[in-house]
Amino acid sequence: MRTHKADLLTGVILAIFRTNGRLLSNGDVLVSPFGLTSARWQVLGAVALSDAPLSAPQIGAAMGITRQGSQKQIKLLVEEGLLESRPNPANRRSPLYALTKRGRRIYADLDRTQARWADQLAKGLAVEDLAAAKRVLDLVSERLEVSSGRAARS
Amino acid sequence: MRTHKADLLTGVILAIFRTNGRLLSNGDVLVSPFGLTSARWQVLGAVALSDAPLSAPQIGAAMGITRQGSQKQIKLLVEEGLLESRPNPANRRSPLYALTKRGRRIYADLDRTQARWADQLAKGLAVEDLAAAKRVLDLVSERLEVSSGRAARS
DNA sequence: TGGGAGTTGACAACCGGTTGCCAATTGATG
DNA sequence: CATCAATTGGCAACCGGTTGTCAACTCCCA
Repeated sequence: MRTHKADLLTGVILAIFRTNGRLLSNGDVLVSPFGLTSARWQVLGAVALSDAPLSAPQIGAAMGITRQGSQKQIKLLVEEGLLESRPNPANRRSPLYALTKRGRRIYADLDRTQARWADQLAKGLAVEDLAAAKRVLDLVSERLEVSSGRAARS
Repeated sequence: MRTHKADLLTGVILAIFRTNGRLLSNGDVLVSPFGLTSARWQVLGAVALSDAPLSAPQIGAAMGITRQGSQKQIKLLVEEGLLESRPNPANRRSPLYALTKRGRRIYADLDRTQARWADQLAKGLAVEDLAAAKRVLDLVSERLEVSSGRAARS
């Protein structure tokens, strides 16, 4: 009943689960010297890569999580002085968030650390394999999004 | 500073995060008609694929999680009548777990459902791409395990 | 035979995410 | 202008995983 390809895909899926877990563990180790966690780092990234300050729901959307999830981390980052809130002219209740000076500095450091880490990890991987992996992951991800109907509906 | 390959790898990593999340969501949808969750399904799989009944730590190891994590799910599966515990001749405190008749039936149904789902999802994916993706994921996963020093130390 | 090291279960606390709910604000519509 | 739907924050509960702790059991070795 199972196709050869379906079996291969099942193997890939199990490898995704395993790799995902290890990436998260390693990511935490990578950022812990900066007093951060993977989740907090991802929030900083969303804000850093944006042209303008973002609201909590926008940050959640950029990260692919719910607004409540992003709000938990935002609150902590503000307390730690890496993020600051600014009045939102468009919505009195929903402030916008930007990196503080310290947030920018830490994010830049982290970015360099991550670059070195990725360089090291990429050694021995073939460019064509990486591209193929990206194609597989993107196609699977796209199909699952459509079938789960979670977003981008219209 | 960043290599081309490192950039490609970063893209793959982000795709892994996204795909992982969607796989879990879709998995839950897939198994919810059976009154299960992805985590519970994975426990059933570990037991079903084993020749002999397994202890809680063995199930955790097979799933790549801690024994405490597996014990949470095992407890629930026993309560739901899909798993049964048997005395462990080798350890009085640590029972072995096997599928009940009902557990076997549900797992077999689930396996057919998953096969159909994987067949569908595999359409349009090239065999070579799948193999390449597996290579990338396995190598990354292996390197992260070694560098994080989580297991298999000697 | 004894004792110490490792395994295991049970429990509690935490983390990062989710859902559900409610109140305040916003914006569009009649 | 009034009203109603959608967005948003805040809170609480839950889920699946983690770590940490402690006591009971098992095993190995002197």
